[in-house]
Amino acid sequence: MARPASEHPTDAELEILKVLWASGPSELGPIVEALNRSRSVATTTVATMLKVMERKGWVERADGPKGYRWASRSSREETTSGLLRRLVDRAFDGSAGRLVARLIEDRALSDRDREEIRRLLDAGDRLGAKPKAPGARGKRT
Amino acid sequence: MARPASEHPTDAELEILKVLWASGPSELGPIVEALNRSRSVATTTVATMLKVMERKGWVERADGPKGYRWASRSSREETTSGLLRRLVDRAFDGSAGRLVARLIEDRALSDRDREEIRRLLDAGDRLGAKPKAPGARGKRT
DNA sequence: CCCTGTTTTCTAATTCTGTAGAATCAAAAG
DNA sequence: CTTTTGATTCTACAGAATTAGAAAACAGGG
Repeated sequence: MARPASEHPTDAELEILKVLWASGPSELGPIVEALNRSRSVATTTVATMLKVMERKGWVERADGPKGYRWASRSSREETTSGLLRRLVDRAFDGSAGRLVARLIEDRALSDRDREEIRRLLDAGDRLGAKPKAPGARGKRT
Repeated sequence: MARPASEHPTDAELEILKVLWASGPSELGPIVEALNRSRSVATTTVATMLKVMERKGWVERADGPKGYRWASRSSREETTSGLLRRLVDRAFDGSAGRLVARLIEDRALSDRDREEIRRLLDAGDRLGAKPKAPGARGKRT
């Protein structure tokens, strides 16, 4: 009758992961310090969150000089891909193309972004395609 | 000391909004029926959620033949744009370009998607530029 | 060894989310 | 008018998310 824990990091968790991605495995102090550069949060709060995140499997800990040395268990790329896939499924009927179309229509992309995207698309073409979304009919070879 | 209500619809709320976008203003029965095509949910649950969503401003109600006629207060486009913008800020440092790069690298785009994106980019080019990263909040055409 | 500062663990308060039963209300059907 | 049927309101609750104080644990410096 209640919501099962999400498969994806929450906002506060993501903030911590970002610190770990940027700084690599770190101890509590530096993590708190980094977080406090953008907002104010108590040390115990961060410690509690790290424990929760450990239970969920987002981070792992190893013995460090003082206490533990905390590290993210997945890369920024893996994590953001997961968040992205989730949004595609939740809000764009599983179609990443629709998502990009929305970004374009929203004028969310800079000139440089657009150039870069064309370049990446061209590079990708040379690698052979990817599968279709739902309802894909034919993939004639 | 606790999580402040999000500015964006939650998963369950989004499911309801999707029904409203697909069917237009509807009464409780049809909404529940549509939802039950994918999962099982009690009528009272949906009614409660609609009330919560009304409080949050996602939906509005007008008198209908039986009870109320519920309607989304924002379009699918507005809502998904908001969710997208949020993800860009949270996970991609505000760079939509980075987000698209991730999709491409993940091979999340089909051939048709890629074609369409090129077309949209070209069409956009003909319309003059786009704003830069964070800060300018456009008010779409 | 004892003090000091950091880290970890324990406990707890709060709010939100998702779910639904019970009771009530209103309209339609008899 | 009475019964039936669906909608709405009220109430409740368990678990997630966010925050942090208190206290225990411990490493280092005298």
